[in-house]
Formats: sequence, structure tokens, C-alpha cells
Amino acid sequence: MAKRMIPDIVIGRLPVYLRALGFLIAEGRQITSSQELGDRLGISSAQIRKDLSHFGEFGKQGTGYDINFLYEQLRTILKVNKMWDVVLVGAGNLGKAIADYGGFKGKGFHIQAIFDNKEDKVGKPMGIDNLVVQPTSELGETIKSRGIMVGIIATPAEEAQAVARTMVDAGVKAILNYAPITLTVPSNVRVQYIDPVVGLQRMTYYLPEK
Amino acid sequence: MAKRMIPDIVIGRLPVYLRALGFLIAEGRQITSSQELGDRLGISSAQIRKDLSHFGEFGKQGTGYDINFLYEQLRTILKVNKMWDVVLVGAGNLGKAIADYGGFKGKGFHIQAIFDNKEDKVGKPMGIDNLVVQPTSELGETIKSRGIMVGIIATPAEEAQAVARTMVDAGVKAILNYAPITLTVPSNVRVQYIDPVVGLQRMTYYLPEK
DNA sequence: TAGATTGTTAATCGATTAACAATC
DNA sequence: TAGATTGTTAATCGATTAACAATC
Repeated sequence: MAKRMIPDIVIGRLPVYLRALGFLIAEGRQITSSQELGDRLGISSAQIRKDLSHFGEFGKQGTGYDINFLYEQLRTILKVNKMWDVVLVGAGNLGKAIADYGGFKGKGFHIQAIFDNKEDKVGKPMGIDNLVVQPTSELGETIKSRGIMVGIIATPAEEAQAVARTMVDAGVKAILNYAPITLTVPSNVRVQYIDPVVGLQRMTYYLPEK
Repeated sequence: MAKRMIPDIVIGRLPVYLRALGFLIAEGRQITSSQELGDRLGISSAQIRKDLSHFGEFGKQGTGYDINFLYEQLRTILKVNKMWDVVLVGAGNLGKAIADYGGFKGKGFHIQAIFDNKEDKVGKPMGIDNLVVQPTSELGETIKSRGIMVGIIATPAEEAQAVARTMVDAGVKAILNYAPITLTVPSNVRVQYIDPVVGLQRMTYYLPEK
């Protein structure tokens, strides 16, 4: 079947499939099956086949999937076969770790500018590309002039909503938010949240009492 | 209604409710409603009431919820009214940012030990508590001797599965995994994943072509 | 009392799974 | 051919929502 209002939950699994395929490629494998992929990811083979069926027919009966082919197909579907320019706001401990992370390139993302409010951060080089940290006052202008659509927020919670607002006003359509706060954005803007405390608190319910 | 096989998806939202209630408290508010909470979080008021109804009756008709009371109830349900000891493995850029993060204490988590393989990391103090980084060879022993049940993995992907294995063998029941790989663990062990690349790739599908 | 908001029910909506014909 | 695995259908399962009696 062709492209027709794919459930968000399906889109959400594709990057995980993509990541697993990347490992298979690194292992030198050529062919895999929905069964093997499911076993590795802890989900059913039926779900993988159903998810993929939203976008086309990528496998061969009796054989399975060509790993490299499926990998490229998924990259195209997710639009990460091109590089997306990204702005990063927040140059503290977390921002630094993000700027130093080598895992974005090759996965479709390139941090093009870093911003911070603090005097002692601005003007200094940071991250794997040695980007000079700019004052946050320049955020909107930079986004607009470079047509950037993806932003990462790594500020304290108190500043996050204002930063999101500036990003959105300047044209950002996707925000990865590390600040521990739910952002209010227009419905045409996507937000993904990363909060380690939420992650941990989702598990303690299931732990035996100490 | 009382405690009786709560859906995991409900448990997953409680930390987000808790976080929002924390903000309301910080704002000095006393009372809120499922409507207000839902508006702030972008979910329906019905869902909030339904979620809470799994655990008891916390509100008052015509009035709403006492914020402090509900906050404490959720902390108790999630078992984050006590402190959980945590081990952190990986003392690179990311591990350092996690160790330096002040947001765990007060939310129920206390990093008690940090581990790394690298010679140049071991023996040095790190994080807000100035913990001396231990060699990863000591991980299992430390977990066992202190009865630790929560682990954070911030190693490269290649090392993550082995670390998870060691953690689980030593008694860890909840793992927050920053490494970009799906872990294989026994079904009685919970894992939460934090992968910024997956977060970003979940959004690009929806972006207009450049 | 009048207005507001809960907790809960029942209906709706959506996601997952089992099963199998098709076919490599 | 025999065995394996896909893509898809239909059934099942589970989650969300709308609506409202209860009641503060």
C-alpha cells in the first residue's frame, strides 16, 4: 500500500528498525527476516511486517529482506537520507555533551549553531565542529537566515518555553527537548522529549520495595 | 478502584503528571483540575481522570484536585517518595553530564557509584557528589554489596549489552539506557531508552522537504 | 441553590496479533 | 518440489473519549 496517513506510533518505530538494520550491516549481514528483527527488538514479526506494509513491499517471500535495501528505503521514508541543519540552545554540561556527540552526523543531523545566555559561554568554541557559542539573542535571526527547521533545547526548564517560542516563530518545525517541562507549541510543530527522571520514574513502580 | 494490573501506558504518564504538579506547586498554586492539567500537557481531561481512577479517588467534585495531596499520592504510587540508589556506567562526555546533573535528587534518585573502563577516567572524582570513578570490573560487586536495583548506561553501543548483562546478573531491575542499541534483558527487568537520534528521526518524516 | 468538576460507564476508535494464501 | 517467509485480512485486544449521574 502507498503513503496514506500513517499512524504516528508506526513512524515512531521506524528509527528503531533503522538502528537495528545499521547493526546488521555493521555485522556484515546481507539478508534478514521480520522474525529475526523482531527477536532482536523484542516485538512481534507481524508488527514489523504490518508497519513496513504501510510504505510498500520491501521483502521477498521465502527469503526475507535485503538489509541494505531496506535500510535505504527507511532512510528515505524518514527523510534522513539528507542532512538536516540543527540549532542547539544551551551550552552547559548537557549542551556540551550533545555538541561533542559524534552520533548525529551519519544519521541525518548536523548541528550548525550553538547558543547560550551566559556571558562565560558565549564566544567560546564548542563541540566536534568547534562552533563558537552565540548569544541566545541571535537565535531567531540565525534560524531564519539559514532556514533551519530542527532545534534542540538543552537549557534549564525555566528558559525552555521561551526558547521554544523563539524557535517556532523563526520557523523551526521539530524540537528535541531535554528540558524537564512540557512545551506548548502550535500543532504543526513536533516535539520529542528526553527526560531521564521521567525515564527512571516510569520503572520504579515495578520495582520491589526496598 | 484499587490496584489491579495497571496498563503500562498509564504508568508511563504518571511521571509527566508529577512533573506538571511540581510546577504548579512552584507557582504557589493550591488546587487544579483535570481540565487545567490536560491543557498544560496537551492531553484530554478525561484521560487524566481515567488514569488516576486506576489508583483511587483523589479529587473532589465541583472543586478539583488538591495539588500537594495529588503530588504526594503520585510520588507514593511511583515509589519515588523514597530514594533509589543508582549506578552509572560510562564517564565520558555524556556520563559526566549525567553525574553533574542536579535534577535526580529530589526526584527519587541518587547516583552512588560511577564506573568506566578507561584508565584515564578511573580514580578521578566526578559529578555533584565527587564520586571516584571505579573500574567497570567492580560493577557487579558494588551492585551486589549495596543492593542496588537501578542502573544507568552511558557507554558506547558496543559495550552496552555486556554492561547490562553484568547489571542484571548482579541484581539490577531497572535500566536507563543512553546507548543507541536495543538491549536484551530478562522480562522481569525494565529498560527505558534515551536516544536523541531516534527522537530526531521520529520527527523528520513530518517535515516539509528542504 | 446553581455551577463546577469528579469518577465511571459505555461507545468509539485504534493497534496488535494470529493465521494463511501467495510465492520465492 | 519442499520449506520459508512475505504481505494482508480479519479477529482480538486495548486505549481513548464522550457523556453524565453524583456530589461538592
